[in-house]
Amino acid sequence: MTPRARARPVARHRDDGLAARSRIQAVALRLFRDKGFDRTTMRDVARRAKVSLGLAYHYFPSKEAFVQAYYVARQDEHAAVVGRELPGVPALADRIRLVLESKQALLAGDRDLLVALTRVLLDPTSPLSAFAPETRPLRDQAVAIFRSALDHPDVPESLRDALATLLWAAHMGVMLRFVYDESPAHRETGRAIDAIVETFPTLVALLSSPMLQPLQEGLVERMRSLGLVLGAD
Amino acid sequence: MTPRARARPVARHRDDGLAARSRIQAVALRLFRDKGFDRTTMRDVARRAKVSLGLAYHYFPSKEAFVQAYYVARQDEHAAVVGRELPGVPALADRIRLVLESKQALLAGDRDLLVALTRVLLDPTSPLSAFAPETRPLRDQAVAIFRSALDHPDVPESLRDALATLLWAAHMGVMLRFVYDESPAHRETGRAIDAIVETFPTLVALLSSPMLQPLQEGLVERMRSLGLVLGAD
DNA sequence: GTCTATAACATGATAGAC
DNA sequence: GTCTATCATGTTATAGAC
Repeated sequence: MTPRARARPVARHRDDGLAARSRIQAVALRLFRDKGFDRTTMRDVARRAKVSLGLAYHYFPSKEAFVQAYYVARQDEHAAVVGRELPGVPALADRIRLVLESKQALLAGDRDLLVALTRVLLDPTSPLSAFAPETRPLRDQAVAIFRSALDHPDVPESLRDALATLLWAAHMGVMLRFVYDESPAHRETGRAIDAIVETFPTLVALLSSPMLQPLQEGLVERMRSLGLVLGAD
Repeated sequence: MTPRARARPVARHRDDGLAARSRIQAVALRLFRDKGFDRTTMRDVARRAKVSLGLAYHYFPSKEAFVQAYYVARQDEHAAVVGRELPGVPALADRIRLVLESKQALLAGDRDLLVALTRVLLDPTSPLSAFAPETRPLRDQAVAIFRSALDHPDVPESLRDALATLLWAAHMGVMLRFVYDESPAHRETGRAIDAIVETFPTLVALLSSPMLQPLQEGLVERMRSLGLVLGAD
């Protein structure tokens, strides 16, 4: 009997919903990092977050939902960083480097998690796949981030969309390389970024040169089909 | 519990090992085609092949092992077809088309299976991944097949290795496109092949042109890194 | 709407007997 | 080589407390 009349509904659950939800998420991410995605069970997560298995599933309807949440958060961070730092960078190559390296920096600490992410992103049967119609908005946001690096006088406007898609595709290649990169300090991934940073301005110059004008249309068209291929629309 | 289980003396071996093994494999492939990879369970396979679950696992230690077996068989077929037909094709573009389209023709009937294959091929944690050290011989064989299409006077010998790797990478892109291709008669996949067939000779011409000689070394170097990226060695 | 507790299910995978 | 348990885990379901 509560002596105080009508005291609030007592005993209450340990936390309100948001706290539980974010605790579950934090525990999951930590366990994925510590033990790897596969070796972490939903039962582990629930136990360590001190919630029931049912509640964990209530907030994250599948193990992959954790990965998806992580992915979205990182891309938002990437957009913020790029939006903040890009205006201070004049040279095209540096802009491309910034956009690639900042993304890499955001992910570098979570390689194990990225492995799980890759699996989801490349699974054609998953609605969370990088090429699935359901993830189109995310893909568009990503391409827009890369396009902002190409907002530069050296890049003809007519080429920007096509090149942005190409740059996004190159960045997917970097992520793939990273996932396999066993070299110290991710040296090989850094090399892949270097290669892109060096190649892109050359490509832009080639495409802009009057000498190659006859080829330009064809190449742009081919990059457009690359966009269609990867955009899977 | 099956009532006749205790009936004793081990029912003798119904067949010799090979017959059971190939029966299991055949049943698995048929079920994958009929119901899709995910909806086919090992228990289905075992039941339809009239063997125990344990025996199915004895021969195919995981579901993915079926996919691996399929992949190896198809690549051998591809090597055979290309080896047989390529000598009669003089034009470079036609050679490239042959090698791409023959591969596609081999896979076209098994798109559902290819989806499962893609998942294995792109899973960084799988030793069966397309980029894993364990599958290096397979990858080398694949690159060699594509290299044979580039055995042609138009292609400078110094470029052939790099371009073979690039062509192989492009072919991986075609497979990825195919997996997502919902268009009638796989039209979009055909277009991707067309784009590659048109682009490659142009690229070769560009790389060979004396005007671009200063760029050539850099581009070859970048293609080499692409090879390293994808070869993951 | 937040949370617990517990059971149950389907299925991929393994162990060990014969 | 072959089988019969048995396990581990993702996932669903139920019944209820506050």
